[in-house]
Amino acid sequence: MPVTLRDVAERAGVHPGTASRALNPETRSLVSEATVRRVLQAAKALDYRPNPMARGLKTNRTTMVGVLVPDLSNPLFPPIVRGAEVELSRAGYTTIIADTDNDPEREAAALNALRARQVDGLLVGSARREDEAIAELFAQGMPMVLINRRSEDVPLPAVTGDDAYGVELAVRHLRELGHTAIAHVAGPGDMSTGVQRARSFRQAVSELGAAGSADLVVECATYSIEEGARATHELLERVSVTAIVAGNDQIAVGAIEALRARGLECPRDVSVVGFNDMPFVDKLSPPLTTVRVPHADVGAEAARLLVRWMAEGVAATTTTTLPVELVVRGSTAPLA
Amino acid sequence: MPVTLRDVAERAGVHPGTASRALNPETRSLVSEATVRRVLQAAKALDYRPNPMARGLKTNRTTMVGVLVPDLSNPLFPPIVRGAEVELSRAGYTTIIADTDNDPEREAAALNALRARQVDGLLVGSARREDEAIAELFAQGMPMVLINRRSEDVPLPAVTGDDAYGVELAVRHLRELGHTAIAHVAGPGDMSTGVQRARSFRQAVSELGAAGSADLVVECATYSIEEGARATHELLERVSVTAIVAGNDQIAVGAIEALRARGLECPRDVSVVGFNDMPFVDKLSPPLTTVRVPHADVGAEAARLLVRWMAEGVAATTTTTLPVELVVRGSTAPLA
DNA sequence: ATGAAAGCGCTAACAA
DNA sequence: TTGTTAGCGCTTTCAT
Repeated sequence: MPVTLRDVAERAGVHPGTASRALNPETRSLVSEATVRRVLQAAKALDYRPNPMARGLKTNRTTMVGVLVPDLSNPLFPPIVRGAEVELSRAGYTTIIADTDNDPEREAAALNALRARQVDGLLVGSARREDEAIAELFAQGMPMVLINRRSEDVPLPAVTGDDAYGVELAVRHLRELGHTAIAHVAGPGDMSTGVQRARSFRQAVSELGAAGSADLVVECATYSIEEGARATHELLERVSVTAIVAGNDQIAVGAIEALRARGLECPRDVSVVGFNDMPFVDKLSPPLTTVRVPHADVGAEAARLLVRWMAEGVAATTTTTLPVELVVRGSTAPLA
Repeated sequence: MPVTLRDVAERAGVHPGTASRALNPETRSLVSEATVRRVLQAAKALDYRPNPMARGLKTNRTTMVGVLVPDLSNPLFPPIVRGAEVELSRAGYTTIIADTDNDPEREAAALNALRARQVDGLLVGSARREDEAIAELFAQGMPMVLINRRSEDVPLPAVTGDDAYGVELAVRHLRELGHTAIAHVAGPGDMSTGVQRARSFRQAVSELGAAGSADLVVECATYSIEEGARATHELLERVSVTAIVAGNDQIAVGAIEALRARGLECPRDVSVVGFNDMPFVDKLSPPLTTVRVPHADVGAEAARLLVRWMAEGVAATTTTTLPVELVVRGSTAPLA
């Protein structure tokens, strides 16, 4: 039998209502100091743990938040989740992670499950660019923050790395190495990061004076090694380049494989820059030059915004962008 | 205002109690077919979602299970978690993941949080070999299954890959390549996998007729690249070998780095076998020969055992071992 | 400053 | 087969 509030109250010689007030920091001031002490002591003596379900039933809050990720196995997400979780648990929230497997149906199911669980808020890393289900929940007033994604039309608050600046860093780096024929093997067009980075690429390339024709951008259907390789082959059928900015690290790895398959070597013949700085990309050969995104910070910041919203009713509205940096390794070299 | 059972009952023209019985598959047989239909229809029309807290408060069950992992960023765990989650959600349970960060204190905190949340069961991937907190919860009757770990003294049910057979496969493979001077850079002695694999290594080596002196085993303090490198250096100060069986893939990567730092090349001078077949180890140079563990299956099987325990009261007792296979890649070669 | 009492939404014994 | 009732553990008005 677990210890209930009644037990604590009894031991402290007070009414359960009083014990409740004494235990809750918010209402503690309503109780005399001496009583608070007695109640707290009784609670500790009995190792009392409030029953969150009973509390939730009464207050209509669960202190649980759902975190939607498209694929936990993508090394991108564990740090984000971790960063968020630390911040959330600090604020007294429990994190429920749902892996949507990049599948809209599974996402819908997960969303339903979280809704049924009455989560107080949502951290969403799985949203495609247009996501009805998410938009609807948002419209219904569910506190939520997008992570590593942004929304186009709906004004969903979001926290992401600075994609535009990251791409600019990459292009600038390649320009400084003497490259002018720079291509972009872009991420999927239905994800905000894919679109954003492609857009930034075009802009950077035109500003920095490299050849930036439309021919030099190919799009991957997914963020995967296979798609990176396929798209790179497609690119190289058409044009020849000396440098590639990849939509992310997986695509970069695929690009390097495709190059190799065509008898080209990285970085001797073609330089490649990735995005994200995933674990292990420094162990590849060549070690990958890439843009490092502070993923844990992204998760943490998103969590903070969400907590502010849930606890203080301050709805986040803007997109927060965190600084990124270029990590130069072995996959980029001066133009021969 | 959310739709409650009362609303459904009202619309169906029945008493809430009846509606409850009609909605619950377990008790549905107590209700006339016509009534069931009406209630179900009303529920659908109103988009009724039962309030899990109210239900839980009554039934003392939450249909939530906690999953303790030592480090979500370790690519080992996402597949396990995923496999478990699929199986758990199929059985109607919600998964709460807690990352303990390899820190006993954090583990204790996480365990407390999960206990406070009244989870119905626990999947534990974080247990060190001796874990008081876990053992105590187990003794109190909390349904739990260890994943990827086993317990020594306490008879905790566990699901793991077949470490012994995996190590044997590795050693056999190296023997067939002609190696006799085979070392083991072992995982930590306070983790069951570290101990188990080391034990199996000694046995395999003696059975298969390789030089298996105690000198040929070094231990890492953690499963990390750095420790793998450090321990390998320590090993090579003492002896020279032509093959290394690593405690896991990270250690293998560290070993290869250490070899390189000493002017030795893998696999030309020393062959290296990893363990786990983490993502990306096939992209390293050389691509890593390693033992593939069916992580998703480990998670799924553990979840099934746990569900049986929670739902049917059938406590799992034994350790379940899942088959592993050797994946031969480029880091092993015939003895020159 | 504390006690009394009601009720959050649901289930389960009991009655009919 | 269905309705009635009580109550899970907690918070929160309303009294006192």
